Amino acid sequence: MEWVHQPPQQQLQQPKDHHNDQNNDTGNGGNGGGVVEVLYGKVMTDEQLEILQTQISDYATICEQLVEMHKSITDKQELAFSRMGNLHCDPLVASVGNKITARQRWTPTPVQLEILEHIFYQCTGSPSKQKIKYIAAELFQHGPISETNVDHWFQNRRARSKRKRLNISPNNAESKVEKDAESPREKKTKPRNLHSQRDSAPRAEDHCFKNRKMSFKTHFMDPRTN
Amino acid sequence: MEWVHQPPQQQLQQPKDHHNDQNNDTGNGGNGGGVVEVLYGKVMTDEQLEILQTQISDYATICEQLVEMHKSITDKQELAFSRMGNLHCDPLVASVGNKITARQRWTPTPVQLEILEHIFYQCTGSPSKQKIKYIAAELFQHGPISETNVDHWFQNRRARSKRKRLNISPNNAESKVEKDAESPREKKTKPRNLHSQRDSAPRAEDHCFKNRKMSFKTHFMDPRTN
DNA sequence: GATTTATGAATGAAGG
DNA sequence: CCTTCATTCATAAATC
Repeated sequence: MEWVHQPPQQQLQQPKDHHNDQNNDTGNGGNGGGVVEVLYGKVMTDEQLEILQTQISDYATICEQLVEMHKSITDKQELAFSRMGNLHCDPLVASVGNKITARQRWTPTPVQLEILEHIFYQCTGSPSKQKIKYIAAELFQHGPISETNVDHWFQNRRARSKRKRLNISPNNAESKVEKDAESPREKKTKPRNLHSQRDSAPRAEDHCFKNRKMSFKTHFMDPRTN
Repeated sequence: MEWVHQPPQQQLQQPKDHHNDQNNDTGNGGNGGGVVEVLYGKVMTDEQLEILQTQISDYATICEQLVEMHKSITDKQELAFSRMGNLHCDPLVASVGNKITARQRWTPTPVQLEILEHIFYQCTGSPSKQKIKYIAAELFQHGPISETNVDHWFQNRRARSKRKRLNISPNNAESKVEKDAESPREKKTKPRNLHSQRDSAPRAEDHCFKNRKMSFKTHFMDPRTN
């Protein structure tokens, strides 16, 4: 398989993952190894196959989007993204380099956030797909964003707003009104909360299941596992 | 594999150097000021665009080859997914002492997941009730699980896999055109196991793509560009 | 620059 | 199936 060396993209290394399908081999290259697994006779596992497939699809999509973006931008050169600090993220282009490190999470620009919040107040229900599409298109003028991002945003916003209502203010009816979105970037401070919902009580059995990262050396022998 | 867009002629030639930063968005200004001037102009040069396309084609070719290779090899040997060993974590007996903080959500163990994925790839349709029962029984050897879990898992897996695939095709012109008539729920999420990250090239507008982590966790293709 | 917090995204579970 | 919700995971941003 010499072609292995020729493909366009350079390797992307990523430290952590969700479901890593581990090849059946636990022994070989943990996180770093980029080894073609011919070891077992299989060129790649089914999972890998799907991943590859997904990646190609993604590539196609990205390409489309880039072209779109490129087109629209060149047409009217006024689309400036306000936020360019240290964010990097360039999928393909970046990956072409030799070293990759990237960001993976979308972060709304102040303007986008403001708009989103505004919409949120007005419409309590969840925006329809169509609406999401529209919103995304609107927001795209203020920075990179996808429909998925919008969808997730509303989902999270709704969920968290609700939870806050229920947990933090059991006595009060609720006030959906919350802090207005101002410039988050400049100075966004948050009043310290008493509790973090994130600290999970150490439950022994969780360890076993919790870890989705199926890194090769999974915690098969996690001592905690009572 | 329909996702392969077109059989590229060029045999895996690799484009070199997409560091488009050079004249385009050059080094992103660190954190302070975005010195990215190119952003205002073009997202990428025509040359870069072409390179990108070439890469996609290359990917498609590689994929085809891999699939072929994989197919021929696997036909010969069927490997039963049996490789797990010790791994255990006790079932969800969360009740330790008096306070019961039972876990509410089942989380597949790495082994279970692996098996499920295997089955998923082999049988495209939904497993029958009977089959689910059998699968659950099998998986139970590797950790707590119920038929419901299995059922849900397949349902979610199928749905998400499908959705992902569907989103890829629709041509999107989200720039300013908001004339979408129909709203196919668009949601491109989760390439299942990667949380990759990429960066390096400082581009501000890529957030939108962040979820298309195209890195292949196993760099079995390790394509390096230059 | 190590820790903590806020929040985008992934995913098990339900409802229809 | 499809959509939505609830919970959890992972990480950018904020703090210390």
